[in-house]
Parts: sequence; structure tokens; C-alpha cells
Amino acid sequence: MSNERKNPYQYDPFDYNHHEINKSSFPFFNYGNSSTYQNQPDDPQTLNGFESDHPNPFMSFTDCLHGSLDYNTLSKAFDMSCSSSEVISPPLDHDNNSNKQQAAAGVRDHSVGTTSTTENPSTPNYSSISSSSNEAAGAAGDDQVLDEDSDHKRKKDKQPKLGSDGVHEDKSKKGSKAKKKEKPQREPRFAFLTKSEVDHLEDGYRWRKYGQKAVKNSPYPRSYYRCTTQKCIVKKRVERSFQDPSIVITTYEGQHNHQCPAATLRGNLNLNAVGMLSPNSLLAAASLNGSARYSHEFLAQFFPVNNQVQLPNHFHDHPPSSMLYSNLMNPHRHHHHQQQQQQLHAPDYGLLQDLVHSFSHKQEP
DNA sequence: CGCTTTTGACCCGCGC
DNA sequence: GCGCGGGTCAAAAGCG
Repeated sequence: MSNERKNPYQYDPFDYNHHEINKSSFPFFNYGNSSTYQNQPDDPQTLNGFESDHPNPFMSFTDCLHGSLDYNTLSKAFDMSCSSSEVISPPLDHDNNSNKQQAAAGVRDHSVGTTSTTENPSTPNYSSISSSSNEAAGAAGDDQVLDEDSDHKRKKDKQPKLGSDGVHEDKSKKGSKAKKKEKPQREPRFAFLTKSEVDHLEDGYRWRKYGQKAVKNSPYPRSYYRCTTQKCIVKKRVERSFQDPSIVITTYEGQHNHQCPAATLRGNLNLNAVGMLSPNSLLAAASLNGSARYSHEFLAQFFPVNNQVQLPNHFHDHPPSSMLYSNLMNPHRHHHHQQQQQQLHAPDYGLLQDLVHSFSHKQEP
């Protein structure tokens, strides 16, 4: 959070090195689960990533939704189907502090061009998927690591409070400290950078805002949303880049345990059907059927809760940050008229600032 | 009436 | 130990 990190959000999605363009793979990764995120990011080996052999390139999308899919699968699948993908590598150096590097590594090269811009000429919108990481905690601080868990934890804390009459089911759990030692798992997170005039982008799911906080060094607040579906613990944070107010940073955490309400209703985004498609098609479907609004969630669904993935070798060889940039988003067909969506995927390092920063500060002279 | 948003308070972890 | 910042809660208000 130092000032030296000027323009944390400043980066040009269109201005990347292209030497890694050929690497078309899904940019998602995470730094592992409860056990791995504790590892020092300095050690690339601690990163979890993709494995090289995966049997089923076209696995059911539903599988993804249910977390049976790992990054490996994703990468594989997407890799295969994204011949036309365009991966853009941000000009990141390797000489940055290891933390950043590591974090950035997440995005590094596993970006998958979803659809080439030519494939979707009618779409002025560009999207990309950001990767995320549990490790975000690493950079962001453990509080984030505990996000999921802390959520419960806090509840416990609170519940006793309000539920003086009631539900302090387990104060014992309150022992957050004990829990902390175990470094409870947290859901993978995925950040999307979206060029949009609206803060809260519709993605087909229903969200309830449960909080808002001012962001340090930013005039724009960060909003906290939770999926309203019962038992669904997915959360997302939305904030606007103060460097580029046109960019909305949406961070998803967790994985929906249900279908996209909108998709279900419309029948457009039938997940089972989608499962029959190649990832590329999936993305296209996300774009076409759900329009830009669904893309976030849609893509987010791909990220398994299963944190045990490993980075491929080349992932380590080519440090951070290739950002995928593609235009699968359809133009504002729905209410968000002016919603020019330009999604860029960036790793979630926990703190959005850090997240974005990883991309940007490399571009600084 | 039910659901969502707002908002101040609170908790927690981390850095100093 | 203290202060800071992130994240969450929950009462109140707003909305359809």
C-alpha cells in the first residue's frame, strides 16, 4: 500500500508483450488450499497449478460447477479449444518483489483467449478472465486468507452477541485463534477487471449487498456481495479502480453450488448442455446467451474449489502476468446499456490493489 | 410484506 | 500493546 505503487490499477490491457501470446491456456490458477496458501509465495514450488495430463478436455461444465474440475482440466480443456485465443502478456518484470511475482505468476501465462476478436466482431466488449488465488492472502494479509472461514468465525462471534437469546451454537468455534492456526481453507478467488460504467455487473446470479467499505487510497468504495441462494457461500467484492474509474474490479470468491438462476429461467445457459461444448464454446455461450452479464459468474464457475492444482513448468518459466484479453462479451443487450465491458483478468492477490498493481507497476518506467 | 440497500459498529489479523 | 485496514454483521431505511 505504499505510495510507490503508483497507479495500482493502471495498466493497459491492450498494451502487453506478446511473446507469450502463443500460450493459450486458461489463466486460472490459485495458490492452493489451506495448506498451500500459507507457503511463501517466493517459492514457486508452493504454487499449485495445472497438471499436464488430463483425460477429458471436454468435461462437463457441470463438473466444473461442482468443483470436480481442477485447473488442470480447465487449462487443458481451454487450451485445446482456444486456438484463436489471444493471450496478452503484461510487461511484467521478474525482478519485482517475489511476492508480487508470485502473485502475478498466477496470471502469468495461463491465459486463454476465449475468442478472437474477429470471432465476435459485433462485440465491442472485451473480456478476460482473471485468475485468482487463495494465496491472495499472502499478499493481502491473512485476514483475507481467512475470508471464508472468518466469515463463519465472525458469525459465531456475532451470533452469540445478538443471539443472547439464541443461537450461539458454538462459542467454542469462536476460538478463531485455534482455527487460525489451521489456516482454514478459503475459497479460490477470481478477479475480473471490467470496463463498465456500472459497478455491480449482472452476471445472472442474485446478490445481496452486505457491506461497503471505503478503500484506502481510493475515492471509490468497495462493495461486498453475497449470493442470495441458500447455502451458496459465494461472495464477491466490487470496487472501482481509482486510477481508471471506468474499470470495475470484481472479485469472486467461492463456487456456486447451484445453477445460474438466470440461466435456469431462460434455459439459455443450461449447464448440462453447456457441458457438451468445448470450453471455447462455453465462453461463447456465456457471451451469447448470458451476454456480458453472465460472464463473470459463468467463468467463475470454472474455477474449482479444489485447490490442488499445479502449475505447469512453463508457468514458472514465464513469470507473471499474461493477461487474457478477449471479447466474448456481448454488448449490453440487457439493462446495462452503456455497459461497455472490457474484462481483463488479473490475479486476485487478496487485496485488489495488489492485484491490479501486479500488472501495472511493471509498466511504470 | 418481503427483499435489498445503507451504514455504523464491531471483530480480527497484521505491522509497527 | 496499539493503531490501522479489511471484512462482516445487523438494525434501519428504502423499494417494488
